[in-house]
Amino acid sequence: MFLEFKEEVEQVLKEALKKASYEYKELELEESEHADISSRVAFSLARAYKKPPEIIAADIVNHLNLEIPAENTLISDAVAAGPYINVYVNDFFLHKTLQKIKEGIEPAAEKKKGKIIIEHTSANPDGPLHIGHLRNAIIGDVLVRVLKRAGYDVETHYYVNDMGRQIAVAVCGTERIAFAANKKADHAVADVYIAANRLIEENSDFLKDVEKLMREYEAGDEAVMRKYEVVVKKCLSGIQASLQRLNIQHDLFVWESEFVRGGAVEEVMEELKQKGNIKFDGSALLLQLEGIEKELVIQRTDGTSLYTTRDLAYHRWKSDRCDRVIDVFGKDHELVSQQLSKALEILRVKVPEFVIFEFVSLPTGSLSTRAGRYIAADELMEKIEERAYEEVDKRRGDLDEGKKLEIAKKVGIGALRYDMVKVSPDKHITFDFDDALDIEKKGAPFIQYSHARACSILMAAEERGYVIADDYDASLLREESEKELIKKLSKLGYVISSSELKPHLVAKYARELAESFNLFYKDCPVLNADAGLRKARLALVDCAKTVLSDVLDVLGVESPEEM
RNA sequence: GGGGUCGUAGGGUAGUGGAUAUCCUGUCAGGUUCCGGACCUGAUAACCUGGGUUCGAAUCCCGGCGACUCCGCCA
Repeated sequence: MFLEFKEEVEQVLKEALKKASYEYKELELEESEHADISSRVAFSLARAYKKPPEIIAADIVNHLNLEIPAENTLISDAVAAGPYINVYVNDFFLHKTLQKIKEGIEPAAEKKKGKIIIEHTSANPDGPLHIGHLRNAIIGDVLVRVLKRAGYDVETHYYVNDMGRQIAVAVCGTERIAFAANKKADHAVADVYIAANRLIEENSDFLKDVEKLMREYEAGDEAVMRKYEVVVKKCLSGIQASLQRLNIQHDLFVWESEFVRGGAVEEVMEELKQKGNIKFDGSALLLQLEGIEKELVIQRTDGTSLYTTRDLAYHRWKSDRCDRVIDVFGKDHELVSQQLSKALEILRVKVPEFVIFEFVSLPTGSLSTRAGRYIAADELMEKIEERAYEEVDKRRGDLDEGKKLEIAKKVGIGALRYDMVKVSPDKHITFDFDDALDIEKKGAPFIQYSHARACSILMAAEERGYVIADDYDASLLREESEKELIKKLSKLGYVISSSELKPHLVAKYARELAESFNLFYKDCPVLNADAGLRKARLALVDCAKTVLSDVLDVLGVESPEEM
C-alpha cells in the first residue's frame, strides 16, 4: 500500500510544482524518520531559482491541493520543514492497508513483467556443497523469490560443468575405487575424487588416462558418456537432496556438454572468428576483447573447447528464451564475467546481469574441495538443526518429539538462510561455526517468534470465542505502536520492488517488521481490550501474521505457528 | 607488476549527495498484577587517512595506507 501512497504524493507534488511554475528533474522522494515520505526537491530548485530552499519548500506546500479528493486520498498533511517537504499518511491509508492485506496478495499474473532466467549454485558435480556454494544458493534463491513476487516469470537454472578436468578425474577414479555404499551420493563421489587426486600425485600415468577420457567425452564416445552420466547424476542427486533440505529448487539442470555435442559451441567459435579480433597463437585461438588486457583463449591447440566458450554458447541459448538473464557468481568469476559480457557483445547477445558475491572463508583459511578442506553444507545443516533442537527442547518441553523436531528444522534452516542473506553480497564473510549456531541473535528465529506470538494470540482469541471479522473500526487504532506497525506492514510491496538484486534489504525489512510487531505486542493488550478495540486489534494481529509469514516466505524461511 | 572489491563503535553490519548515522553483539543499568521473556527500555561507543568537487560528503573524484581477491590452452 505504501507504493500507492508514494504514487499519490508524486501526483500531488507534480501538480503543485506545475502551479508554482517550477521546472524540476526529480521529486527526490525518500523515506524519512521525520515523515512518512519526504521530498528534497527544494534543494535542487534552490540553485536554479536562486532562492533559499526553505522559501521554495514553503512555496510548493502553499500550492498543494490536498482538500479536493478528501474521499480517496491517502495523505493527511504535507508541511514544509525547513527545506524538506514532509508528507504524512491519513487514517484512510491505515484502514486501506489492513483491508488490502486481508484481501491477499494480488495475483502476479496481472503484472507480468517478462521472463527472467536466473542461474545460481552450479557447483561442480565432484562433491557435496560447501558453505561457499551455500551462500550462492541462498542468495540466488532469495533473488528468485523476490523477482517472482515482483511479477516476473522466473526460470531457475543449475549449470552443470560436466566437462571439466575435475569430473574426468572423478570418473576415471571410479574405475579403480569403489563408491562407499553407505554414504550420501555426493559425499561418496567426493571420496573417489579426492582419492583419485592422490593417485595422480603418485603416478603421472593416471593423468594421461584422464586426458584421454576427456577427449573421448568431448567426441561423444557412447561408452564414456554412460560412465560420466553415472558419476554426474549420482553427485547431482546428493546435491539436490541438500538443496531441497534448504528449501531450494531448480527448474532446469543444463549440462554444458550439450552445447558441444549440439554444435552450438562450434557455431560460436565460427562467429567469433568472423566478427571478433582474433589472434592465432600456434593453432590456439585468442580473442582480443576491448578494455581487457588479457586475451581470451577460445580454442585449445588440440581443437577442443574451453569452459568460457561453452559458457558463451549457453548464454546465447538462454538469452533467446527470456527478457533478462541473471547470473549469481562468486567473486572469483568476476574477470570471467567481464570477458563473457564483452564476447557476448561481439555476438550481439543480450548481456547478463551479474550478482557477484564475496567469498566465505574459514577462520583457518580458504576452502578447497580437492584438499578436503571445506565445511559440507550437510554437516552444517545437521549441526544447526541439532542446536535448534536443544533450544526448542529447553523452552518447549511440553511438546511431543515429532513436533519439536519439526520446529527445530524450521528454526535451524531458517537461521542458516537468514544468516547467509542478511549481509550485502559484496561483503566478505569469515564463517564461524559457533556464531552461526548462535540462534539467539536477531535473525530468522526472532522473526519466526513474532509470527508464533501472533498465531498464539489468534488461537487464544478463538478459544475464547472472539471472532476475527471484517467489521472492525480501524480508527480505534490510535496508539503510536499500532500506527507504526501498520505503516511497516504497508511496505512489503515497496521493499520487494526496490530491492530486486539486493536480497539483504528484504532481510532487513523482515527484522524491522518483527521489531514493530514486538513493540505493538508490548504496548497493546489485545484479548483484554474492550470489545471494539479488541476486534480492531485482532484484525491487526491477523494482518501482521499474514505479512510476517509472507516476508519469511520471500526469504525462503518457514513460519512455524508455535515454537 | 596490472585489475577489482572492501575499509563505519571492542567485534560484526545497514546506509551511494541532505534532517539527530541503522541494527546485532559486547559492557553497564533496568522492565512481566496483562495475550509466550527466543520479548522490551535506557546508557556506552564509530564513518581508515590526506586533498578535491559541492550550499551540503560516510556517500562522488584523486592520492596514500590496510584487508581480501583475480590475472592458466583449469573450471
